[in-house]
Amino acid sequence: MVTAGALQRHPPCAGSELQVDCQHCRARFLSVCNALSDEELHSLATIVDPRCVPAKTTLFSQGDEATNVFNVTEGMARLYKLLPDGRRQIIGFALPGDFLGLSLSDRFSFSADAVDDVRVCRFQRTRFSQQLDEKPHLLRRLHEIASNELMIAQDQLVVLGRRSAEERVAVFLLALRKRFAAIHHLSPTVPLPMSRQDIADYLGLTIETVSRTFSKFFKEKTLLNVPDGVRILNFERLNELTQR
Amino acid sequence: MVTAGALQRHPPCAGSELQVDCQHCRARFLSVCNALSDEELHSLATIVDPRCVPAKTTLFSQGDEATNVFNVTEGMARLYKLLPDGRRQIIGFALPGDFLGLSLSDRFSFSADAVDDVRVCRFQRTRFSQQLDEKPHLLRRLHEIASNELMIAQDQLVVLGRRSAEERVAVFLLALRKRFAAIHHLSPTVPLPMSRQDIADYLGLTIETVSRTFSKFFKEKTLLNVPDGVRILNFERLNELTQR
DNA sequence: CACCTTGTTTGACTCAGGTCAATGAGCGTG
DNA sequence: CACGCTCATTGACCTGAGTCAAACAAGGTG
Repeated sequence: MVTAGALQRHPPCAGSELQVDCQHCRARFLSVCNALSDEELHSLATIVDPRCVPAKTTLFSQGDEATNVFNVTEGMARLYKLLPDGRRQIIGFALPGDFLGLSLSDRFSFSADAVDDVRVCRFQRTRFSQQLDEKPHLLRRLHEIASNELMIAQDQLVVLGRRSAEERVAVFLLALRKRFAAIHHLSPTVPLPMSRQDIADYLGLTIETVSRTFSKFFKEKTLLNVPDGVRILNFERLNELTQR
Repeated sequence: MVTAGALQRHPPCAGSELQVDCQHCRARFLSVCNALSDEELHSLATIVDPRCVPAKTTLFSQGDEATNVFNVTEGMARLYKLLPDGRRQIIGFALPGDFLGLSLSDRFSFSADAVDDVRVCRFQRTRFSQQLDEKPHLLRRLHEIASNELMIAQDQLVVLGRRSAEERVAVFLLALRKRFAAIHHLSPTVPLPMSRQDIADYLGLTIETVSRTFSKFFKEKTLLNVPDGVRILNFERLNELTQR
């Protein structure tokens, strides 16, 4: 599990118990949330409620009353929508620094659960919203974040609407690599804490097609299978697939 | 063409010529933009530049410097992304009241052109942005609009990732009907000013599959082919397809 | 009114990716 | 250390939607 080391750095979270006033989480939130300025972070930190969310545990479900806003500080969460017959579409993976539940509607329009052990900072929506009223600059930042998420979603529309299975996997890996680079450092190794089923449900494919595509990339030495992820051997090959 | 009548109500626009200080457009903008309060509209109206965009004409292209923000007041625009090899994904259709180019990035991340004759109100981004700084409430409204667009894009991810051709067409028709209802009134007739190719590129299908699906709906009396659109005969059938 | 042009429909065929089923690999546990 | 569990891989087969091609329909024009 990719964050196992990180979680050991500090007393373990007791299951899904609430863990208020955890200074580690607060510090992590401050250092990790690169989308906001110091001033904004500090005003937010006064209303922070840090929590641990163990792997595979639910953060919130589609339709729940959206009383909280979250900021992921560690680990990875999957955000998804379910159709009544069980089909699932993962609409995104949240990494440290990402906000969840920012849409101003009163109910969550998607579900979120922890892929591996996740740490979040939780805010009461009412107090968060209050901060927004007092600090227009914070609201502007938030709007920037939402606009950015919209652009990402629109890019994903192209992937789901018009790209082949091979291309989808290539786009996915390069995008994920880039996102990890913003948190850690740029590395040819892409951690994949999520399951093949998760990747399939994100890319609008089946688990078998995802598996076969990875196998093909392994066979042709485009990728190397490493524990908990893949290493990109032939960057150019993937790049070509994403650009055409 | 669906807006032909409306366009005749007022002196015709001369090709793609700029048409500043067109009072009709200004009035239309004020009445049609239901997302904003009166006060906000009036402060915006002072920086409005009304324009006519004839059918099939470009509003702006992906990568262009985003010097303007637009609000559609009449007609329909298609918003799309192109892959280098020519594949196209339409990410949305803009109807009266919809904003274009709100993302705060300095370049457009998609292209937009007129499906039928379109009227827009154009704002200089700099002045628009200035208004935002002065009126935090306006910014909040804008953020609501962006959040709403994000939700729509995420719904579309489910459509493109997990739904069959029949379901996609059903979802498309019912969603479009609902959007027209907000502008005109709820009617079983859904205007379709866009081409089959446009619908295909929006739904991640081919033109043939879209055509076949419509034909199937016509044959089974779910839909009736009418000039410039379809009439929904069996609402329950479509509803069933979208809910499962 | 014959002749384009542009968009749509339809049919025949193909294939990328889905489905179903078996096998394998890792891992925690009695 | 055998057992069960979960997840991933692989193979064989199938099918929904794509491809290719022809016919059709509706304007617009010489």
